[in-house]
Amino acid sequence: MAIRQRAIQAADKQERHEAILDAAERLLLRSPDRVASVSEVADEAGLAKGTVYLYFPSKEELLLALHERNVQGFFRSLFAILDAAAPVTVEHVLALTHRHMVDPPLFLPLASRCFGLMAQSIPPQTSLAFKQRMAERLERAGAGLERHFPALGSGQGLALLRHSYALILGLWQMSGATAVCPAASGGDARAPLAFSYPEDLDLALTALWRGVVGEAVGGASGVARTALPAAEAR
Amino acid sequence: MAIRQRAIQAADKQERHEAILDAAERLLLRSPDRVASVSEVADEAGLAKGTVYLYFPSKEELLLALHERNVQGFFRSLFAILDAAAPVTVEHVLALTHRHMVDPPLFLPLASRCFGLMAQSIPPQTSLAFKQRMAERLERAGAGLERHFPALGSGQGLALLRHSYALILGLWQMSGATAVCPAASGGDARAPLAFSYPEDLDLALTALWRGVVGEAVGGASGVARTALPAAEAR
Amino acid sequence: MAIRQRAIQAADKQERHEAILDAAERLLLRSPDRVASVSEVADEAGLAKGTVYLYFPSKEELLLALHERNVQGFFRSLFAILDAAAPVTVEHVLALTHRHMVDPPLFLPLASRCFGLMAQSIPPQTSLAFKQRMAERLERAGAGLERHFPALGSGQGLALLRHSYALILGLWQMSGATAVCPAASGGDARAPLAFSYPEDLDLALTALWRGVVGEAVGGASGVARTALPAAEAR
Amino acid sequence: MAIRQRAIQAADKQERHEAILDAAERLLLRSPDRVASVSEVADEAGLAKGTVYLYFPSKEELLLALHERNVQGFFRSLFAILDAAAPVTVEHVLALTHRHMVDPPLFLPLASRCFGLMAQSIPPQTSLAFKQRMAERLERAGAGLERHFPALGSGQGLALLRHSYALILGLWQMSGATAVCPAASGGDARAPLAFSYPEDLDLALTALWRGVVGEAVGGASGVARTALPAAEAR
DNA sequence: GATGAATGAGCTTTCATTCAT
DNA sequence: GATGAATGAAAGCTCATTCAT
Repeated sequence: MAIRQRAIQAADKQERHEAILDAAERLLLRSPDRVASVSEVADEAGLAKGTVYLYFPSKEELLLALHERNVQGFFRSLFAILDAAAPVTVEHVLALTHRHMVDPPLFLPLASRCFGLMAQSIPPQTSLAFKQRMAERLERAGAGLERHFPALGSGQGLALLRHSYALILGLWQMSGATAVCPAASGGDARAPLAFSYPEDLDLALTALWRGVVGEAVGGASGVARTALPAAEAR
Repeated sequence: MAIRQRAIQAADKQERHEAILDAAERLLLRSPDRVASVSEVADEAGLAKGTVYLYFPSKEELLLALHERNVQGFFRSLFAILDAAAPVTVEHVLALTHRHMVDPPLFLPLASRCFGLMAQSIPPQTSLAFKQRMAERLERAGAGLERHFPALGSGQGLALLRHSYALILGLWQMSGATAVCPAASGGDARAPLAFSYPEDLDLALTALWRGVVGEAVGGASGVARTALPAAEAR
Repeated sequence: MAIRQRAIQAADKQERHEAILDAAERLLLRSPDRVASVSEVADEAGLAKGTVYLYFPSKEELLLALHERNVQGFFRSLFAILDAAAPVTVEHVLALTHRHMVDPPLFLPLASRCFGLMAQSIPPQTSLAFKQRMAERLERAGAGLERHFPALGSGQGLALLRHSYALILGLWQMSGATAVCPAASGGDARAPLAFSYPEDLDLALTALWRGVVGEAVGGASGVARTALPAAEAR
Repeated sequence: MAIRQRAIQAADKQERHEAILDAAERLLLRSPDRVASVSEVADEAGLAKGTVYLYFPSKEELLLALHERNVQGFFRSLFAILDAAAPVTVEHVLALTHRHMVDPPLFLPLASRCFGLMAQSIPPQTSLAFKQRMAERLERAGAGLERHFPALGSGQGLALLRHSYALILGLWQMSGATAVCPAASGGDARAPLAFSYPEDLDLALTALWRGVVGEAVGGASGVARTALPAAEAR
């Protein structure tokens, strides 16, 4: 279709790789509750179906790659502030969380799906490699956290990150599952269980961190709005 | 095929309803990562495919019903101790959590799938009804919690339950996603990120509750082993 | 459900027979383009599904019986005027055609379906019997026609009826197939081929009869509105 | 399965399109009273099921396409004689009718089914397009008829075609419905109402045309055997 | 490298009919 | 006679993936 140049240079390949991820991302954004078919992704990228398979071994791994790109964005920002000299507060971390995970409409649905994928369609080889890269990031971040929060004992930084992420993910799923059904007609269709995900998440994370880090953790309201230290220029 | 009696009385019908859920449960237990087809469920229950559709409008709703049965089991136990006079401790709640959610191999995978279902295949009508029943249970349990833990303000019991469940669910997904790949050959296939879900969950929940309820919450280790009050005879 | 009395007397049975046909007719009228399921017919008749099968050996034969009831209505009227002394004109016959076949919304769709049925789902035994009854009616009517229209030679009355019916049926199918698609949006959705079935049918029948009976046949317009002879009081 | 060449050129695609229609035709011919499943059609064409769906959006539209191919064959021949200079007689038209519609065993059953399809399973879009193509053919043929038969007024050519087709179709259905049941055992299974479709059709069409075109129309017997003008070489 | 034609496994749901009660 | 619970055959369509060109 689009007779782009062949990607011969490694840089060109990388570019096409990204272009496919971009296309998938656009599609996912456009209709969040269905997974686009490979055909659609190819079309959206202006490529043929077969070409997508030159860059990704399977549809699932494409999704996983997209997710990892999102994750990487978060960690890049996190490392930026953790590696800098300026002190890091809980508020800073929460702000990053919101910016990279909560606010973008794609991160959490995709993360959610990927956890399902791992157990099913991803070959163990690939799965393991992905996990190892995640492990490295988490350990590095956990260590950074422990540097900035002396209250954290060895290994507690990692655990705190893990628990925080679990909360972010689990609460998002519950919020999705308990959100108002738009189609539900009738007058009393007041959503049962309705709660606002972003606000409630702050409450939960704050409680969790307070339990671990101690009283230093501030009140929930406005947490996400805290300005970040200069290091996190992005 | 199976020439069982016809279920004519309402009680018989209820029984058959349960039998189908039992069959689905057995199948799910047997191969946790695939969803059995309706055909298989029917076979397993000794019924014809069409008969299953006499009792459940769709495969998805069968799954949801199975999940709700599990949930109900948990709440029944929870209400038993909350409604009794004896004081309830965090340990009691954690013990229930383990008994109903963590230890049975079906609860969490099914819960996870059901959150996905809600957004997709379940008709809004049904979805809403399910959520309403859940909301009632949660509110009742939240109120009970507030009675037993005076530190909890109004509405905090509900929020604590919500956050706990998010943690249970989210952490389970991460653990699943990070579990050792059994098929991964090679000697050093030591799982990266490996952590033991049940123990880590206790750590996380304890931290969360400590942050909300206060210091009363005990140390993590051994939490799940605490004996329950007599009310929870079951 | 409706615990009507058991139908023990033959008259009761006949009545229930009719009641089922009535129910089917109502359903067909209500949604002309789908065939109601046996279950629906039973419900509509206030009976259980199994009961319908006490009165009709199969769904198809139920449909056929309904059709035959319609046909019988037409022939009863036709015989009434043919057997009477008063002279019969083409207009009279056309008027009957409209009253019994064209105007009632059920006759033609049902007839159409029944012709399909005969070749498929109706046991030959039944099919033959139905055809024999039809043959008798047609022969009797054909003979009557020949009495009233001396221009018709022996056997031509029967043929004329046959051809007329073919025209009625075939033209109706074409009209259905060429009717305006209501859902077709856009401005120029002017139906291609559109023609008004009742008017066009009159034109066609008139041409046919003129070809056989001779010039006596009048103009098409207003044909169907001709008053009938007294014999057809009904 | 069948490792035929891939159809890359448009011409190859067209050919494969035809091949699928051929397969469907063969199947229909082989067992006239059932509709072959898509699976069977694919097998018969030496293709995979999915491949059929590459060429036809649905089973119903495949059937419709097959019908239209038949129809086109008839009109091609009709146009050939109408557009030629040589005078056209009714006999010529009847001969074409027999050759394309009556004699081939597929045309009429398929036509019959397609009229049913239009109202049901074909999307309005497609349905409308089909009707428009039919309308164009009919109008062109009607105009041609009026050129050759001066007795026909404006629009009467079209109407005559319509009525003729209705007769062809309707009479065929009746004949099918009244044909001898081969399976009907017993000695006196002489079909009631039996009449020979081809002969009776000629009678009917002749009568109809005589009614419209006038006395020029010849006797029925032997009509179909008339030699065609040279233009209709085909 | 790129294309897109071909593959074919996979699964839900409906509903006419039967027959135990 | 009446009921309605149980049966099970039947088939359409999608879409991830492959591979000939």
